[in-house]
Amino acid sequence: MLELFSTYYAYFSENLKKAEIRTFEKEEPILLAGEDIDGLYFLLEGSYNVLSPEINGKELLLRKCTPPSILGDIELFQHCVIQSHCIAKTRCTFLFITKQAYEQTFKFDTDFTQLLLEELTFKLKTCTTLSRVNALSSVAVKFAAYLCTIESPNITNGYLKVQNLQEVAALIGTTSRHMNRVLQKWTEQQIIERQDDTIHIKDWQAIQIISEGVRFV
Amino acid sequence: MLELFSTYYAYFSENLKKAEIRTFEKEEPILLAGEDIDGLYFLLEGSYNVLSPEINGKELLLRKCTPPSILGDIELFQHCVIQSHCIAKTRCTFLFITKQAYEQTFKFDTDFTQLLLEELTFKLKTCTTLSRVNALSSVAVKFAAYLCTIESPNITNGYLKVQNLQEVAALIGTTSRHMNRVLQKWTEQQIIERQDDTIHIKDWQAIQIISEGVRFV
DNA sequence: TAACATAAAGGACAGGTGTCCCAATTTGCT
DNA sequence: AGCAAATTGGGACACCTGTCCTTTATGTTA
Repeated sequence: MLELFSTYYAYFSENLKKAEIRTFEKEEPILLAGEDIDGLYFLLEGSYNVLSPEINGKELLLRKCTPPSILGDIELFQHCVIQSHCIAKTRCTFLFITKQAYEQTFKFDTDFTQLLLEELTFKLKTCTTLSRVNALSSVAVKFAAYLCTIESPNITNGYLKVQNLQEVAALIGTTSRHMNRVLQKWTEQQIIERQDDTIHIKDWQAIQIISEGVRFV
Repeated sequence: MLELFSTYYAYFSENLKKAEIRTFEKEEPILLAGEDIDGLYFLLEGSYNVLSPEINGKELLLRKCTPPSILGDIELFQHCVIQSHCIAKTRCTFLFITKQAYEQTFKFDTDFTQLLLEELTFKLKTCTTLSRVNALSSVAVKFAAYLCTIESPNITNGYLKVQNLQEVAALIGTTSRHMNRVLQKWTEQQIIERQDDTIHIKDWQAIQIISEGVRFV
C-alpha cells in the first residue's frame, strides 16, 4: 500500500493536509445512488462492487474495483447525484479529497488530472465492453464470465462457495430460477457438481470456453 | 458553429496552429475499430454514430454524437487501438490535434483537461445507463427508446421514414425478424400504421410509455 | 412482356428466460 | 426435540427472441 501511495499519489506529499483517510468495513455501503457526494475517493486498499440501482427489481454488477480506483468522478464533473451503489466487499481504505480541494488545488495539477483521465478512460473502455456483453450474451455466458472473474480470490481447488445464489443472479441481471437451470445443465454435462452450498467446478476449462473470454474486470 | 468554437475551444485561439480541420462526408467511416489513432477529434458540426464491433454478426449502437463531442480519448489515454466504429451520419467537421500536440501543449492547459474530464464523465454516465438497459430491457423497450431518441430530426407529423429496418435492428442488437414482430404487435394495438417504407406513429404517447424513459442520448 | 434476381415480410419451430407456485429442505425459536 | 418460518430447488407455463425457410413484392435484364 505504501508503494502504491508513493507512486500513484506522489504529489499528495505536499498537499496531503488537504486529504483525509476514510475507511469502510466489509459489506458496508460506501456510496448509495441518489445521494449527494462531497468529493473524490481514491481506493488505497480493499475492493468494492459497483451496482446499478435496480430496475424492475434487478440490480446489476457494473464493476468490481481494486486499487487503483477512483470514486466520485462522474458526480463531480457532471454535477449530479451519485449514480450507482458502491458496496465494500472487503475492508476499504480511501484517500479522500473534497470538491473544494479539487477546485482550489488538484485541478491545476497536471499529474493529477492525467490520473483522472486515465482512470476515466479505463472505466469507459470496460463499461463499453460490458454494455455489449449485456446486450448480446446469454445468461450462461455471463455466469461463466462471472465465475472466471471472481476465480482467484474465492475459489480453492475448484471448490467455489456460493455465498448467495440470489445475489449472484441479481448481479448478472437474471433470476435465481434461471441460475438453477444453468447449474442443472452444467451438472448434467459433468462440468460442475453441487454439494450443499458449494459448487465444485470439475471442468474449469469448459467454464472458460463458455465464458467466451468475457470478464467483469 | 462559430459560437461553439469560441465558447468551447476558446483556448485554441493561441494554439490553433497546432490544430487542423478534418471533414467527413455523410456515411463515411471516421474511425474503424482495431486501427491506430493519431490524436484527438473535436466535433464542431454534424453528427456521427458509435457502434461496437460486431459480436456474432450483430453490431450495436453505443452512442449518437452531436457537438460538443470528443473522439479518441480512450485510445489516447489507454494506449490502445480504436475501440469502436465511428460513422458520420451527416457531414462532420472536426478540429483535430495530434497526440504530440496534446503531450506538449494541451495537457498542461487546465481548461482543456477539464473539458476532457467533462466529456469523459458524460460518456461514462450514459454508457452506464446503456449497459443497464441492454441487460434488463426487452427489444420493444429499446426500439421505442430508439424512436424517441431520433424523434426530433427524423419525424414529421408522426410519419417516420424507415431508412433501413435491418440497420435499426442491428443498432439495437436484434434481428429484423423480431423488429417486424414488434411492429406487427404495435399495428394491432393501433399504436402505429405501416405504409410502404414509412411508419406512421398514431399514438406517440404509447411509444413513450413503452420506452420506459430510456434514451440513447 | 417474360424470366430471373433481389429484398422484405412473415409462418413455423426451438431454445432462452421470467413468473408463479409448490414441495423439500434448512433454519430458528421455544 | 419439535414446531413454525424461511429458504431453496425445481416443475409448469407463457412469452421473448433467434433461426430457418417460404411467400410476396420489387426491380432488372433480355
